[in-house]
Amino acid sequence: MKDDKIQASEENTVDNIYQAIRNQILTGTLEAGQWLREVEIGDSFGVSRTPVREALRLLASEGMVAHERNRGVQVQSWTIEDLNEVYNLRSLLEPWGYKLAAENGTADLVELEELACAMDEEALKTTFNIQRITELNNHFHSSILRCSGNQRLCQLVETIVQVPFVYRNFASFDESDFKRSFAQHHEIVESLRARDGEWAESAMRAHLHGSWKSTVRKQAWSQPRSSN
Amino acid sequence: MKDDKIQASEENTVDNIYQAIRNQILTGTLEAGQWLREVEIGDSFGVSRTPVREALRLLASEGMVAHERNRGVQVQSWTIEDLNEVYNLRSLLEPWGYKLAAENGTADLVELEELACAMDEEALKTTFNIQRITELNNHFHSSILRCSGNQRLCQLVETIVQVPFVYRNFASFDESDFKRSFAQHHEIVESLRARDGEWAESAMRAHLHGSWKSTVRKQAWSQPRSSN
DNA sequence: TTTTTTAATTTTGTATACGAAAGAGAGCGC
DNA sequence: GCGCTCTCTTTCGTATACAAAATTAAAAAA
Repeated sequence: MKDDKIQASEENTVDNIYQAIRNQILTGTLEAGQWLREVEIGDSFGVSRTPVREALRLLASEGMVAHERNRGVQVQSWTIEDLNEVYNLRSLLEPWGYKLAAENGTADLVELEELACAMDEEALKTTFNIQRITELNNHFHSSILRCSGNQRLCQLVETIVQVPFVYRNFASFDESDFKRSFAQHHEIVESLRARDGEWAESAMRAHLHGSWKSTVRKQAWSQPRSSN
Repeated sequence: MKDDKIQASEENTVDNIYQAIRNQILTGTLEAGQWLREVEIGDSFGVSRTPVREALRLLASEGMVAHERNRGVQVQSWTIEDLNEVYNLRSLLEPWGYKLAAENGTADLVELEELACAMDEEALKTTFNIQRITELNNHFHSSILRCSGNQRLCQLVETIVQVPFVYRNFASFDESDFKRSFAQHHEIVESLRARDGEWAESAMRAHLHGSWKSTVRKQAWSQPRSSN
């Protein structure tokens, strides 16, 4: 109903810092275990420690960074157990949301089809832009989830669940993974068009499952990431 | 595994303020729409605005208060749609957690049985202590959820989902609601003892459903709570 | 009286200041 | 050489200071 988008970039220092650090963590610019110094970050944004502290506290509250009193915050490192927890939550929440979205029938099927096709095309290019694919993919999935009508579900998936995925996820994809993944997008659109909740739910669950399998298979989650 | 409880009261000003305000909102001491002034809160805790601001930002991030730039924060008001969203999420997440807990079989059945019986006894007293019942109930349910083995699930339910329930919930209960609710506790313990995931899941879903029904039936959610 | 403009007050947003805790390293004793 | 203590440095936690935005109240104009 409300199209107040993300209330971002509206001259809000804390949110800007929060988003910037969050993206840096998600894209891997900031590595797990790395200490985040308040003055250092403040200098890099041209601000004092005050707004930086508030941004860091937000990141700590959603588990992106770990906070130790009088010692500071460091980028959270994720064990395979952490990722498994998130995957399990995700495969509970998102398919359910897709089921609701299908039953509501409020999805913009034209837009979704376009996004799915855009990803197909992007994958055909010789040097495909993983950044762009990620954006298209995020847009595709968040669009559908919004149609569930449950705003809290959307926020939940955004903050807690989306965290360690998506960005790094595609890194572990090979060509067949992309093919399967993008084909599933079309199947999801079909299920939404048919307003078939069960279908949408299971299609999304399969989609997540495939992504998860290729992640655990390909990525080396053996290193314990000591960081002191 | 870790018994680091809640890391609370360990000389942490921000967390103390955060918890205090949160409880005041949940118990109704702070009413929806009420403005929370930084200096005022700071004075009441004997601290400056700095830690108060950080606590308020945390509350804003989990939706307990609404933050408007240069205007301050006010206690979030909940519409019936909000509560419905939360109920739907809750009846997805918690029963699933109970299913996992049952399958894991790690629950402390003696403790849970004691808690369930303590609630029975409390209900028999002439002047029964709703505060104590709430505590017992919270303890009962969070104990089980911890046995799901998914820490993120626990945190999620604590912050997002538990919010508008529990405290005010019992206010809408009549004697038959309490009877049914407390009987269901025993059924849940039985399902855990049997390590029957399906049973635990459906028992919990029924438990939530009953609680939700009595809430929407008894409570007057008609007033729009204008607050400007 | 009603509306508009303007000044005063309140409250936030951010910067700076200062004390306290934690960590690093030198110096000392064993 | 090894371990201990003490000091120095770094970094955080909180208080205070000041500027900007928003609200309120009052005064002036219609």
